[in-house]
Amino acid sequence: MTNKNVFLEKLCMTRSEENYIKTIFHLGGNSPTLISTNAIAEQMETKPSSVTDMSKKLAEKGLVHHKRYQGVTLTELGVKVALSIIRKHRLWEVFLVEKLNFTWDEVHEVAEQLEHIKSEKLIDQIDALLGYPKYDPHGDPIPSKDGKFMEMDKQLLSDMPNGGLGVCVGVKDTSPTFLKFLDKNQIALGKTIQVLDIEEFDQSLTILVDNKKLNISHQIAANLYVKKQS
Amino acid sequence: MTNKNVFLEKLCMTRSEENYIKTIFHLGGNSPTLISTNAIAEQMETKPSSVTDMSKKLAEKGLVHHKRYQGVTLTELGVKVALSIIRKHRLWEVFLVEKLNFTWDEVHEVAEQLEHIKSEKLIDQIDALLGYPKYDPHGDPIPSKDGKFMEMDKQLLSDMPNGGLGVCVGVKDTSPTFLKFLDKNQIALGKTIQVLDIEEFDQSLTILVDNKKLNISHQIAANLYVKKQS
DNA sequence: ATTTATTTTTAGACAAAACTAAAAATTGGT
DNA sequence: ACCAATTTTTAGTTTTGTCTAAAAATAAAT
Repeated sequence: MTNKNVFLEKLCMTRSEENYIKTIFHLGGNSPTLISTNAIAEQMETKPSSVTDMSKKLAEKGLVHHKRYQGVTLTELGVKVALSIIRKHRLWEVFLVEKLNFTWDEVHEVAEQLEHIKSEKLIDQIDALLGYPKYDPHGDPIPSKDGKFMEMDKQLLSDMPNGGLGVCVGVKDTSPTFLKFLDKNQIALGKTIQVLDIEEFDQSLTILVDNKKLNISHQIAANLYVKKQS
Repeated sequence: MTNKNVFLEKLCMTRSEENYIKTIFHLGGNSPTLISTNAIAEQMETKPSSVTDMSKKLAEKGLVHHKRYQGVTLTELGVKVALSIIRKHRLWEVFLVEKLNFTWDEVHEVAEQLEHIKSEKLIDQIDALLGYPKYDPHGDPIPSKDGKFMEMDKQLLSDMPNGGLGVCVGVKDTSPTFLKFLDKNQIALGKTIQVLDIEEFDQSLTILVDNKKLNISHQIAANLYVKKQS
């Protein structure tokens, strides 16, 4: 029950190391498929040579498997580290939205900083304060302390049938421009959305939110996740 | 009313620079008296040569006045920066105690990390969530956004007269050993303390806390701040 | 006032994390 | 199987923040 995760503290990860691990995970480093040096460099907006340097360092620490000229995958330990960072990131995002009135588009930048704070008690207490949430404001699952998490049974609004009813649970695109558009149109987490009409010509939708009719393009609908209600 | 403090973001302070500024402030760098290189080095557990290097860097940034072979004082800008860091540190301490069940001796280490998070909205919202507190859990005043703060009208328990009644508002010594002693004896912020007896021989005190009698040494009493009630 | 002790600064080196430019390995096309 | 294009790595620099050891300035003491 104590679940101390002492190993994480002993690792003494630097901020930079943590960011690499996180990026590798997001690029699919969990599976046995090797992640290319170039892909990591592009994602992190850095140079491939820097990635090689860091890959060696992380391999020495036992966080990644590194095959020269091939790429990297995360070790079991690397996955644990990645999940613990993602857990922190997503819990902080919930905290910012639920307790501090942050909007969708404001949370990411601050959570990127907060995810590196080293205190097990801190994040556990934040978890408790929030009532042990399972999903973050973008609908992504929050890993538990022992690294388990469940994908939500969600679907894209663009995949809903005409007349379908759903609750907004997240977004696919997390860019500020998209998130600001949603805020401006009163589309937020937990809002009920009904599809009133689907235009045959361009797949644009007429939806009902807060008892107001709204027209949105297919591109918008293809980036909004809903949980089917009916 | 907006009070943007844009200058703080433009400064692009590193963690290390912020820690130097904070230390200089705590050593009295606010007043015109020069703070010696050695004093800063000792406080930060680093070498004097490192302090010299950083002093030059901070002087170039306009944060300190640096007189060779004499020491440093903070500029007006340096004081502003120091107060903004201290404001963040103390607000986070209140947050940890009030909202996350941290004890006195646990808050410092985590607040040392959180004070470096860069987001004006974050700290302003934390401030609001806490109801704009004026003092931190150690009884130290929290600077307002524009850098003003008020010392509390507090006194050491050892300076109270026999029979005096006070409310615990802070501590002088903030070492974990002392703070753990207080926790163990149910002495906490907001507790009412009455002096029942002062031993002439060694100035040890008999006090009343939670309707329980307790004997404490003069050294303990000389590190506990109370606000006089009667 | 001159020597001694202390404090502070310089100079040179190192580690982390990044970069550039050149070399090496891999991949793909024919 | 070979050549060209791409990807990855190596080698050598840079910046930030630190260190050690030596030199310079200040302070103290007789």
